[in-house]
Amino acid sequence: MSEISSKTISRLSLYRRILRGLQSERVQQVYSHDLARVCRTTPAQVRRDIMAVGYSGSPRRGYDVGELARSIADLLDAPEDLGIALVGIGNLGRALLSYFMGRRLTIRAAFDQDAEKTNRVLHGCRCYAMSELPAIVSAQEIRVAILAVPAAQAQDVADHLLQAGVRGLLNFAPVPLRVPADAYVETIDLAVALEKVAFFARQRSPVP
Amino acid sequence: MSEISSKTISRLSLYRRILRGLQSERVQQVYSHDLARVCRTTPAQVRRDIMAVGYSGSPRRGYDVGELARSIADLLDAPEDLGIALVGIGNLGRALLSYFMGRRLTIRAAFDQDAEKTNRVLHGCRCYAMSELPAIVSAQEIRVAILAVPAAQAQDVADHLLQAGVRGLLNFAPVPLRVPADAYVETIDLAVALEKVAFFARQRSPVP
DNA sequence: GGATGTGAATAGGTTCACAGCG
DNA sequence: CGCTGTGAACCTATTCACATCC
Repeated sequence: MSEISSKTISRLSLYRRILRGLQSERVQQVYSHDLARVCRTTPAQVRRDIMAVGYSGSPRRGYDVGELARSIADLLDAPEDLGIALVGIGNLGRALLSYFMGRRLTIRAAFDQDAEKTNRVLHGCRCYAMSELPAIVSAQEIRVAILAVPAAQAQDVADHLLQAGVRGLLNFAPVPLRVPADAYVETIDLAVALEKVAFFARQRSPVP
Repeated sequence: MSEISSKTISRLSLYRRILRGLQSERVQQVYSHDLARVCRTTPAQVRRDIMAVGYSGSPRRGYDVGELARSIADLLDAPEDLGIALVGIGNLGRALLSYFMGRRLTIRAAFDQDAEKTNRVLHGCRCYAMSELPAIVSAQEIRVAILAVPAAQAQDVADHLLQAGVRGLLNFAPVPLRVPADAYVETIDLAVALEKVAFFARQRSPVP
């Protein structure tokens, strides 16, 4: 089996969330066009994505909601959930902390260089000084980190995280990060995203 | 000229930010391979993207930093900056407010359904009740909105915004939105993004 | 010589369209 | 029938490679 694309993984994650919702409504079966409608994509796309997980539905009755959800989970989830850390407890960091705490993918530890922000519990998550990062990443088997630090520090912090054993970064600093091939980074550049929306919004306005 | 792709627009926005940094360091000239290195892409990609803006560099001396920045600005920026609103003043909304206030693309008004959060100024931005949305969107000529509301309300709020004249949405609710063809929506699904990073981090770990 | 600009080749992702099945 | 699974076609995006210019 060849490598599954990043876009397919994103959509599978979304399908699973929808499937969980259907499960809680006691829906048993779902068609590709149902998933396509709510995910704003096409039935063919849904079927392609599901091919990648190896699950097969049945003609006539579509996909079994529970089985498909489980198949996607088998693909996406680690046997034991990966540890996740947050670095940078500023406004954005705290919001991300509250967003992710209490979910399946939860944050095990948060770090900041500012002593005022550390050595306390925020949204149920312990906050540590940066100096403790290597020890805690190692002890808690943290393999993923969310970066919410200023641009100037992002690469340096990323290097320390990778050094400590982190393999995946979700980067909110507006800087493309340099990481080795055995690590993965996804950058969410909020300013770029907003400029893009503004550009296309203008293009679609009555008088450009 | 054919339509410029969303990916090219994102990269141009990034190039411009780099160029601004170079300008403030009094750098005059830049090569495609310089931009490529810091943006983690290829020189050919940079040159293709710059083709889209219609600017030409010179062989031997590369691109003029100031002129290229201005050319990108001519493409990306509206003659008069588009008004931007934020809807949803929860943890994430407040963080986005503080992130975007004081930038070139600044938020003109914020909205929330909770009366406790409205009728005050937050990070320098006035907060209004949802009932005032149509009037203020219209009066302030707001054409872009950032959605930071719970999933259950997102489509409904989006519909109201579009109705009021908004043409672009930056959506943080974990729900794909249905919008007409004369509007643009970019969804940033934080949970999906984190699951994607976790998946690829695991794939790159020593023992998958 | 070492850049840019760009047609052509390639890779990647999506959609079509249809065989096959219950 | 109306669905799934999938080869093939298509479309989009990236990279190559080279003519061109200072």
